[in-house]
Amino acid sequence: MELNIDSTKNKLSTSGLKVTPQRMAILEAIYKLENHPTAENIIEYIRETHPNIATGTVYKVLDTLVEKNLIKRVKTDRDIMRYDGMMESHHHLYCSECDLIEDYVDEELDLILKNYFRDKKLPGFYLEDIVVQVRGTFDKC
Amino acid sequence: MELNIDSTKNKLSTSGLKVTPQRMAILEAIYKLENHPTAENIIEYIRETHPNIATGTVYKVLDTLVEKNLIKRVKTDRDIMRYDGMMESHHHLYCSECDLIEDYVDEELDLILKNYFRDKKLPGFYLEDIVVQVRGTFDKC
DNA sequence: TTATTATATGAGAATTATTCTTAATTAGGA
DNA sequence: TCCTAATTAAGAATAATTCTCATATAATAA
Repeated sequence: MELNIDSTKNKLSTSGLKVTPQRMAILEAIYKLENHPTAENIIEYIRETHPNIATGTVYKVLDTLVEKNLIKRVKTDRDIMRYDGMMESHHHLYCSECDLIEDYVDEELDLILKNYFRDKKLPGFYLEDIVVQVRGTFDKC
Repeated sequence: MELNIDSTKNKLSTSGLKVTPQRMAILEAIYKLENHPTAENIIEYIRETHPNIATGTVYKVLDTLVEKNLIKRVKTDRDIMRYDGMMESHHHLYCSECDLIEDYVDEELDLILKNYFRDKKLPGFYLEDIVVQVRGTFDKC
């Protein structure tokens, strides 16, 4: 996770976005908050330092960041929307017991899937990305 | 997809659920409506034959059916909850262009994943199920 | 540095999806 | 058929998200 302020600024301006305190705060909140925060989590966290930020602003900024590929959306079967600051290709471990979603990076798996779908053509479908949802339970839960 | 009325009845009573017209209608709507209908889709469809069904009833019945493993929930990145009447293990093709979600059955892929995760232990995690989300665009879109 | 302008934000109302509450109804067993 | 627990209708309530628009601000050029 990227925690450097200048680099956060850079990400915004490189994406053609104006650098505003709200956007900085929201982006950094996503990097800091573990486990794929909800909009609500983000709002709560940010209000500590930016008490006046409007919820509408947070939702709008989140949309903008997703649009510019600075963050990703994650959704569970049951849950509300959550956000993920890791942009490298990765998968997720979902806990059936609690609401934990853990990032799961596995290059070997990526390679296997890539090879499999390179050979196996899906007729009428242009493949862009593959995300694996691994469901189960963490021992700690 | 199962379209037989007696078998629908059977599914309900086998799951220990009382057979009511509302449950029959909702379950059959899910079988009939292609492409993973939303609660709204289902309500709209059912109102043609059951004009008085309450939205709350539909949501409650859907929850009950999911709980009894008669249907599944499907999520998208952006979308509201959708429902899937296919209970066999399967994956999904998500279209980036439109809101299409297609079922994707691939036993070869299942086998590859099963073998991979049998050998590759995820420490501290008891694996239950693997679902692959394939994102891309359909030619027709 | 300042002025300009397109862009972003705050405030809160509005909307949408879903859940809850309660009284009335009904399915299925006795 | 009768009884009882389960189910439903109706609509109010809630929660998450979006919208509106007047105001404020960041980036750009002078």
